[in-house]
Amino acid sequence: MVELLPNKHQQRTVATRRKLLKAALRVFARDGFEAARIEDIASEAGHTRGAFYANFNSKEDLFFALLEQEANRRLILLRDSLQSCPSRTARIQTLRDFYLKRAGDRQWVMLMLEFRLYAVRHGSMRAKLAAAHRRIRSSLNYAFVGDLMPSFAKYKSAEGEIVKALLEVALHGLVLERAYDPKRISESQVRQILGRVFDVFTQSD
Amino acid sequence: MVELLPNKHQQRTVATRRKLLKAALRVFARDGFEAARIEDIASEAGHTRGAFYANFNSKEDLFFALLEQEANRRLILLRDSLQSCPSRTARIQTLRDFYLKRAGDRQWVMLMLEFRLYAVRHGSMRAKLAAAHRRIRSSLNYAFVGDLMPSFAKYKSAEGEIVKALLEVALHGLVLERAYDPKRISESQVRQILGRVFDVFTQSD
Amino acid sequence: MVELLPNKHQQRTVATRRKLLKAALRVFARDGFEAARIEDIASEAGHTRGAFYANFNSKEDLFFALLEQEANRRLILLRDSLQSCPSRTARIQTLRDFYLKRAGDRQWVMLMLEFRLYAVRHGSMRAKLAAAHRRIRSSLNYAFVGDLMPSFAKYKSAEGEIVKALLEVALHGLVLERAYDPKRISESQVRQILGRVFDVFTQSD
Amino acid sequence: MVELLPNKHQQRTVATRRKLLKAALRVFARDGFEAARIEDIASEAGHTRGAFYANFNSKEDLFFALLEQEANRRLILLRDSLQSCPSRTARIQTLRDFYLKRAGDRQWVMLMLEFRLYAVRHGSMRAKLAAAHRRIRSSLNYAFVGDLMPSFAKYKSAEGEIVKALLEVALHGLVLERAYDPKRISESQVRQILGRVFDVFTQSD
DNA sequence: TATGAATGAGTGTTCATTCAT
DNA sequence: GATGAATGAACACTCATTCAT
Repeated sequence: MVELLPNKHQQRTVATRRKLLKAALRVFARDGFEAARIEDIASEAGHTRGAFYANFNSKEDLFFALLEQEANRRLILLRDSLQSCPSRTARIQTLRDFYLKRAGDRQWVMLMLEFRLYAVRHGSMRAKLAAAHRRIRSSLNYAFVGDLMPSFAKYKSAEGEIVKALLEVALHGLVLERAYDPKRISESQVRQILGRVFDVFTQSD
Repeated sequence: MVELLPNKHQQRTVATRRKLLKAALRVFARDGFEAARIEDIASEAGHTRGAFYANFNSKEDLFFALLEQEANRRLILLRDSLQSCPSRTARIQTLRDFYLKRAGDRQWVMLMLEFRLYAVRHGSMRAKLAAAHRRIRSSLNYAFVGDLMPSFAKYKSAEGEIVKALLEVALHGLVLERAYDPKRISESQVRQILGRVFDVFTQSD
Repeated sequence: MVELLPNKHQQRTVATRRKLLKAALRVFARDGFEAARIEDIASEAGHTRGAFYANFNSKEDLFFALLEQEANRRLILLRDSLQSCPSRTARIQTLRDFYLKRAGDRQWVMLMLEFRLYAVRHGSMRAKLAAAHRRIRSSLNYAFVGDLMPSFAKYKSAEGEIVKALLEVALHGLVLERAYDPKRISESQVRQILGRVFDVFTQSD
Repeated sequence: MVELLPNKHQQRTVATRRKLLKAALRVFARDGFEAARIEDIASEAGHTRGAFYANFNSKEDLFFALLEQEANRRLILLRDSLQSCPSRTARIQTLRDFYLKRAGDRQWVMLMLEFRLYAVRHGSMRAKLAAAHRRIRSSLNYAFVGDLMPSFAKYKSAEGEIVKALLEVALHGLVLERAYDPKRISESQVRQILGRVFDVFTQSD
């Protein structure tokens, strides 16, 4: 689907915004929210600080915009994959593949970690934060939602939550562990053990 | 083994150092390495910045000293527990209990996360970092070491590593998840699921 | 004398310029020269920054254009009033009324203060400033000029100057004082005391 | 009266603070609050920005501290002068002299103007501002207070206020006018006309 | 002429670190 | 050893101005 951007100004705006978001993903994942410098993000995007402030209100604003964009992007990919599945079994398989594939998505995983840390450290009070929370969280939940995947329903709701949390954090943690010491464990090992975790905690026994 | 501190000066020094380390644990866990301010640590310890610089060379120095101290403390606790175990079964049980108990140790978990993030972000190049790495890593490994726990030996060494990593990151991730949203999952749920993970991935089948 | 604006373009330009000047009066009076933002002026005029730069070269340029326009506007009003006066007494009365009426003209008073402060702080060196100085100053002097008001001539020229200055600054200062603390003195009190000052320092005794 | 400062640290602190306040008086009077740069103030005091922030919380904080210090200084001078006056006439004469002497105190007058402008532009809402207001205002009022100068009492309270305001603003305005154009009026002319204003508006006719 | 994205210099403020006491 | 004043580099953010459209 092609978006029609009537004039050059808007085209430029959208392009700049995209470049900034792309650069921000790299820089936030690499340096963390605190240590990330606006200047680095802007210059990695081929712009100056001013361009940044023409598109975002603050570092925090960019951070949340990035989180939402990336969460949505992944959500849409998953939804599309699930929608073309003919059977429940196929959907479970799709979900499993999607899950394991994320083990290679280091930047996104680091971003999710940063988001958690940021949220923990800045309280849940701020309205802005709260709103971003809800949107991102609901997207994330969606990715493992029981409505789509009835097989999850066998768990009591509370247990379903913790299984989703376990899958999530095992993924995040192992990706971080690999970033920390790539020689300790290989990516295929990570996928293998995550596959086992997935199977153990989602099968209908 | 009791160290003898011959004079008051040395005793005071040691006391100050302890207070600083204790305060640092709180502050680093609460704010993260980047955002933690020397001034906050010093004043939570009831001292001024000067006392800090009399005892440590830099923020990083304190960070590593803290990591080592806390890692050692936990290691010794575990070793002592294991040494009084009469049987292999008892040792496994002790290990399991020790593991689950850490789910309540939020400060230490946050510190471990900070350490990983710090290490990932500052490369493994610096000599200082490298040394600290090695010491802390070896302590941590020790905590689940196959020598002490022969049952782990059934896994090929590589598999043992990743199981240890999985247990570690599941613990860390779920503790972070609870910090992030305490209403989502309870501490007892965390212990329960970690127990299942422990059992599934350490049983001899 | 009506200016003929042959085409729509020019009419639009003039209208934009007027809107910008009107907005500038509000914003400069409210925020002061330093703190006034081009963006605020433009948007209060219903335009963007671009419209501003199509009509003025710089913030300073707008400031001086505004000063000249407003000074001229008031000067013309006074001249017209004076020209229809049948007698010297009537002219003095007209002058007095005009003077007192300015006590309600807070925006203009604030602008005059800003102008003085700007001039004091930016030296008299710049050519631009100097020219604006001269034009505005001569307009202002005109407002109390001895040529029109022979009764002022009784003062030696030097004394006339300082009486004019006193009247001016008493007006400005009291208007500022009311802006600063409206409850301290009422507008009618301001007019009353200014009337007394006017009478005391212009009567021919 | 010599203050005893027990240790060198405190002596240094006090000295630095004094130097900063002295420099701030120059810089704020010269450039105005908005345009005054912390760096300029610090370097005119022979220090760096850091020294500034060790002594004051913000530019605003320094501004108010300066205002209070200078207001107090002048108040004390006046009070001491008045206390040694044998008669009412002498007190009036002292007050008049004090008033006229301020015509030479350009820095203080510019500071008072800045304060008024600042207050007008930043509302009277902020607690900080409000507190400073009250303290400074009460000092200033004191300088012309009817209790000390019973001759003022003949005016109804409201009239007393406006007379005080007139005297104040005439002084401020003429000093600004001289700063604006020193050739227009001399300092002695300023004193002369202020003397006349004082006499006219305080005599018991 | 007017738009608005982008520039880039400028500035208040923070904070790890140093050093005289 | 401990204090705390001072340093100075770093950085987020602002805003007058430019320029392609």
